[in-house]
Amino acid sequence: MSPFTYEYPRPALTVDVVCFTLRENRLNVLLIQRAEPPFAGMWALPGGFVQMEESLEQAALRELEDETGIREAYLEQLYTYGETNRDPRGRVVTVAYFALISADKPVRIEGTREVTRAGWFPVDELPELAFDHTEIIGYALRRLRYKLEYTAIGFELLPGAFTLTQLQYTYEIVLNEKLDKRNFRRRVLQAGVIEQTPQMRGGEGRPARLYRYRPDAVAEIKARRLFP
Amino acid sequence: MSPFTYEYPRPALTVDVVCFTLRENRLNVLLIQRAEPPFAGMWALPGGFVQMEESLEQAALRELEDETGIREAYLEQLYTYGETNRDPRGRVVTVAYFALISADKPVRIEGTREVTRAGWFPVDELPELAFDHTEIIGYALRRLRYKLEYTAIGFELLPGAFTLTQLQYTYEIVLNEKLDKRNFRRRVLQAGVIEQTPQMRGGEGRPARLYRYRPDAVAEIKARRLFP
DNA sequence: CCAAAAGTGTTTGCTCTACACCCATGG
DNA sequence: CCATGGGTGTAGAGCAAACACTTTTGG
Repeated sequence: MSPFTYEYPRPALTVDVVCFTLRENRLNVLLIQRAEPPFAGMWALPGGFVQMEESLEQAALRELEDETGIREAYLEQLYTYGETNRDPRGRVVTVAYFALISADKPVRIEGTREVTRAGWFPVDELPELAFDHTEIIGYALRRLRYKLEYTAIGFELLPGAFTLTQLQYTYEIVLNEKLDKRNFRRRVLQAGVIEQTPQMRGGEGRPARLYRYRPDAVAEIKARRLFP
Repeated sequence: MSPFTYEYPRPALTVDVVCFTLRENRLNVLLIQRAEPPFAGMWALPGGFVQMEESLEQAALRELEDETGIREAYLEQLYTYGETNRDPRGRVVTVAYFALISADKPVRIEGTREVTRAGWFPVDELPELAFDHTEIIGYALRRLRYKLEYTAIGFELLPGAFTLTQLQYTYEIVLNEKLDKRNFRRRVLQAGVIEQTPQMRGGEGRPARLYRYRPDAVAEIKARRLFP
């Protein structure tokens, strides 16, 4: 008999989104405060149940939009958490995504029916979180740092046009490490993932050239091989 | 109201396992032939529904054991496929795993109630597959090759003790590329992921030193960074 | 003219790669 | 003693890392 007649119980399926952005020179994660049990009043990742007519990615984008109003974001599947005891209500499997949103996009943060409020938290000052969400964020952060080192993903945290100094700051903030200015510039330009725009950005000091990400660029750097 | 009262329909949840091994100097994938619709008679990845009382990894191991009798395998979560139309029966989300089993483990391959028969297929001679399983295998293969280049995962395809030449062959088969003997040996020994055993392996020609994987070894090689 | 940030090359050391011959055993 | 596979080192090229001063603008 087919298992599609609902004769067997199924795990519930949710998506959770680890949404990173830069705020005030720090890497931040979006959290919501739960209005209902379990863990009512605690902070948690935005997320919710996957509907029957939407793909996992659509579900993640929907949840993200519900919380922030943002429709455009870099989104990548992270990992699927399926321990049997991770939700006190019963068996819930969650597909975790991580999202990067650029610093210039205005983010609407407001409470909804199920959510008391939402807010940004620096990744090194997280509150206690519901479920296994601390673990999920930890993994998302490792993955972000790792990817940043060998792909061009860092641009996703910046506005469409940015200076090389801004870009370098972004890398320094996320990697939590100082980088050499000349080497950084040489490398990022040689990699061919960004291109000049005609604009310059004024302000104090000498005006800076604005660059943008080349959507056609190959984003991946070949890893150093263990074996020749 | 809680979604745990079955008032909302849920996607079904399955696991599928892409199981690699070496056979006759080729990289092979384990496939089963489906006995029941949909896709009756077609080849597919071993897999099945996640039970309520088992984790995802336990489900993958159970499916693998059902098909091969093997209980010990390197197992890693690959990706979760959740397009709404990927299964003609309805909404089925599958968590794909990839597994590596060592060449010396005897594998029992036999039909069961739901499976006409099972068999190994070289990765470059796959039959037409059910569902989106061709895509899943393609992704698993890319991931395997990629990981092989910067981690020590290749040992999982070999017996517990192996010669350096065997190890090099493994890499050459999976990567589909010839490697330099001296460089290979120097690198793999410098990496510190394997250690000598006291044993030698006889046969034709000069006896070869047997090595084993060091379980405490750090398996990952730092990727070449895009930015300094 | 001063402050502030942008922009620019070279040298040194290390790592990767290419490459060919001798060794130990079994038959 | 011969066939078979095991084992070893070095030289050259390319890449990565460290490092300090000049330029342009606004006030």
